[in-house]
Amino acid sequence: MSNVKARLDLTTMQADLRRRGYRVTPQREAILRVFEGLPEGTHLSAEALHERLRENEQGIGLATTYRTLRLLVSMGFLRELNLSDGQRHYEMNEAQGSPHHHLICVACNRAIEFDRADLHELGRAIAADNGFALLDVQYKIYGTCAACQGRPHAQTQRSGDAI
Amino acid sequence: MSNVKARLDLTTMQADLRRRGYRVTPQREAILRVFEGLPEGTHLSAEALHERLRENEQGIGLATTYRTLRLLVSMGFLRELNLSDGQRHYEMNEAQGSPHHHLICVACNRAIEFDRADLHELGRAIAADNGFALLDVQYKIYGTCAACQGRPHAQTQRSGDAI
DNA sequence: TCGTTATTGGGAATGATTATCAGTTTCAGT
DNA sequence: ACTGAAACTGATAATCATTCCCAATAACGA
Repeated sequence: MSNVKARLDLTTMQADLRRRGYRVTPQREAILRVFEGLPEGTHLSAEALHERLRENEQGIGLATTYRTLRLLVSMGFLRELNLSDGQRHYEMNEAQGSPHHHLICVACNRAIEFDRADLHELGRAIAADNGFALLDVQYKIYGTCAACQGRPHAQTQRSGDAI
Repeated sequence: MSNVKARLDLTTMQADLRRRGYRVTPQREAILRVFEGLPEGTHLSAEALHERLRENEQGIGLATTYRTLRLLVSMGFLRELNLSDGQRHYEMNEAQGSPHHHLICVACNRAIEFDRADLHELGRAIAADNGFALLDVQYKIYGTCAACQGRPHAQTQRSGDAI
């Protein structure tokens, strides 16, 4: 079942790679496989992905990890998230379905996910109007969560000076 | 006219700073003044802001520039944008009005701005439902623009290896 | 005015990401 | 299957934005 989908996405990626003149390599396959096996809503940083690859599969160079992430994002297989912690995170791009969106607390950096199919529809329409080939739609709401509003002097917890 | 508004925002900031236990310093005032003087839709990186301050006003330390940007964002005076070029950009946060949103080409990094008041309303509602104090709402559509779709092997121009 | 405490600024340090480049692998054409 | 051209990988060095450190300075309540 979930095996079928995984198999399919891998096949799609291989075809897409070749169509664009890129090559199919075991590293690229391994990375896509890791993301396919991730529970819904889980996202990995490049560093975290590199860790997993070291454990579950034969290791892969860090440079290759970064390069492949960039490539898969540009091809629309992955989406890149900036959850305001100074690091890029990646997850499968359910471009066909309806990607989820985020409500982010800038004080504690916690992110709440939610679904809104209409937001994706709107993005598709606007992209089309402007002649863009759609890759991803992201809707983010930034604020301070209830817990953090209490604390006086609450500020971004990106570490930073204790202002 | 525009002077009145500027004057007002500065006053608001001063009051907000004091209310939260922060101090009003010439550096913080200078930085807010720069953003107030910016044409609609213009955004600055920390480095660019630092440059301007060196020209128009008495210089300000780079560390202070970064610290102040973070502070003003956490207070809701500025909004922080990640336009996928690996750098944070800042602009006035028209939280009261309706902030604009972005359609971004991941190949050439160009960003097209557009307004959608309803997106801001939605954000306000979702934030309220979750007990969040709203700071900003950002809606981003990622894709490849018409011009870049032509180029074969088009890829992110974040510089990066020429894949 | 004074003392407490936040803030500043310069430079070092950090951390994520990218460049370099020699060696390896893919794949189209044979 | 064999081969060569071109893409890819990986280890390491390099870069770049951003943050830390800390001594000197400035804000502001009493």
